[in-house]
Amino acid sequence: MSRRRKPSNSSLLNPPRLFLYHRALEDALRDGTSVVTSDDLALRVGRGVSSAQIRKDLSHLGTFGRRGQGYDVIMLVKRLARVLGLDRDWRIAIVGFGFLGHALATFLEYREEKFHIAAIFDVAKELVGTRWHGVRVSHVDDLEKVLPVLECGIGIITVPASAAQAVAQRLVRCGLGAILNFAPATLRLPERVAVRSIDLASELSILTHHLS
Amino acid sequence: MSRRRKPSNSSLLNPPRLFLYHRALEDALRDGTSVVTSDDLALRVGRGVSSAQIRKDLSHLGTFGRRGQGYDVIMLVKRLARVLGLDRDWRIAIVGFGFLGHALATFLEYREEKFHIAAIFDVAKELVGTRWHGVRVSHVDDLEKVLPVLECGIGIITVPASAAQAVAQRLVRCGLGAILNFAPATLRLPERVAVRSIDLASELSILTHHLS
DNA sequence: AAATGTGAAGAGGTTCACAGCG
DNA sequence: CGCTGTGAACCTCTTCACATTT
Repeated sequence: MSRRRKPSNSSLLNPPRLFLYHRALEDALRDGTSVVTSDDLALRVGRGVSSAQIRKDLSHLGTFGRRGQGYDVIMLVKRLARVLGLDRDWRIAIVGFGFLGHALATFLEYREEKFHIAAIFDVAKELVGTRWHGVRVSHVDDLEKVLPVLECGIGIITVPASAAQAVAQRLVRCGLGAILNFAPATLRLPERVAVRSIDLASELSILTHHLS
Repeated sequence: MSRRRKPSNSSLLNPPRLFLYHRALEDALRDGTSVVTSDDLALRVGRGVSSAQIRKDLSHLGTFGRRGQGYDVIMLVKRLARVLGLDRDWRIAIVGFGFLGHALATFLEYREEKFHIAAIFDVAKELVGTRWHGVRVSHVDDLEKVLPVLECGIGIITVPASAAQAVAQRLVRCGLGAILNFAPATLRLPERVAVRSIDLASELSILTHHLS
C-alpha cells in the first residue's frame, strides 16, 4: 500500500520554467528588446527548453502573443510576475543564523529587492539580541511570541536536520504558508503548505553519480 | 526550430530519489534495522514515494531483495553508495569565497565526510593568501596554475552571475567533470559535464507562486 | 510571410496488479 | 503466506505539425 499525495490536481503550470522565462525576459528588457518570438526566448533561456515548450507554457496563461510577430516583452514580464507572485514584496523569516543563514540573508538583501528579511531566529546566546541590518535576532524559543506580528509569508530553515521538523511545524502554526528548507531532512507538513528543500548532499550525489 | 538536448538517452535512474533511499537506509542502520520491505522504506522516505516506485527503482540496480522478506539494509546501502558514487571520497574546488562559499565549505567540512574542500578561489585581495582549514585561498586569475594539480572532480561556483559562465568554462578546461552552480545564471557547457544549478530566487518564486 | 496557438502523436515515468519465489 | 520483481495500463508532459491570425 502506502498511498501518497493526490496524483490528480496537476497544476498545468511549471513554476521553475516560468521563472526562467521571467528572468530571460528581464534580460531582454535590459537589452532594449521589446518583442520576442518563442524562438528568441528559447535561445535566451537555453537549458534545453524548446520554443514549442515555451508557446505551450505561455498559452496556459492566456493568449497575448501576436501571430506573425511574437510576444510583447513588457506585457509578458508583467504577466509572468503576476503568476509567479513577484508583483509584490515578501517578508521572510530565517530560522538558523549560522554561516548559511547569514549568507542567504545577505544574498537576498543585496540581490533580491522583492524579498525582505523581517525576522531572524537562532539559539546561540551570543547572537540573540544582536541586530543584522536593523533586524533583531531572537531566540528560537520566542518564535511564537515574535513571529505572528511580523507578517511573514515565507520561512527559511537553516537549522540542523534534527531540529528541522519541529521548527517547520512551529512556523506553520505561526501562519507561514511556504517554507524553504536547507536542512537535510524530509519535512512532513500539511498539504496546504508549500515546501521546497535544497539538499546540498543530494545535489553533490547527483554529480558524483554522473562522474562514476 | 531550436533543437535541444537529445530526448533519448533516458538514464532509467533517478539519482535524487536514489539518494533519498540511501539516506533513509542509513537512518535504518542507525536504528539497528537490518531488513526493510519496500513499504517500510516508503514510510521512512515519505515525500510521496510509493513502495511500487521503490521496487521499480531498485530493480534497475539488480535483484537483491528476498521475496517474502524484504531487502538487506547493509547490502542495499552499499549498492546505492556505489551507484551514487558515494563509495569514495571527492575533492572539491570552490570558486567564490564570500558568505555563501564560506557557508558551503563549512557545511561540507563538518557534515559530509566524503567531500573535501581541496581548492578555494576568490578575487578579493584581503582573502587571497589566507588559509581556511589548511587550504590556501588563491586568486581566481591563478586558477589554471593551481587547480590542475589538485585532482578535484567537482567545482562549486558562488561568484556573481556575470562571472559564472567564464568561471565554469575555465573549470571545465582544467578537467573538472561536474559543477554545482549557485549563481543565478544558466551555464552552457559541453554535454559531458554534469551541471546542477541551485537558484535561490527561483526557489523563492516557486513558493510565492503557491502563495499567490 | 511569419510566428502563434493547439490538437494529435509520442516519450517518459508512475501505478497497478499479479505471477513468481522464498 | 508475504513481499519482490515486472509486464501492462495509465497518466503526464513534450514534441510535432499545421491551421490560424496578423
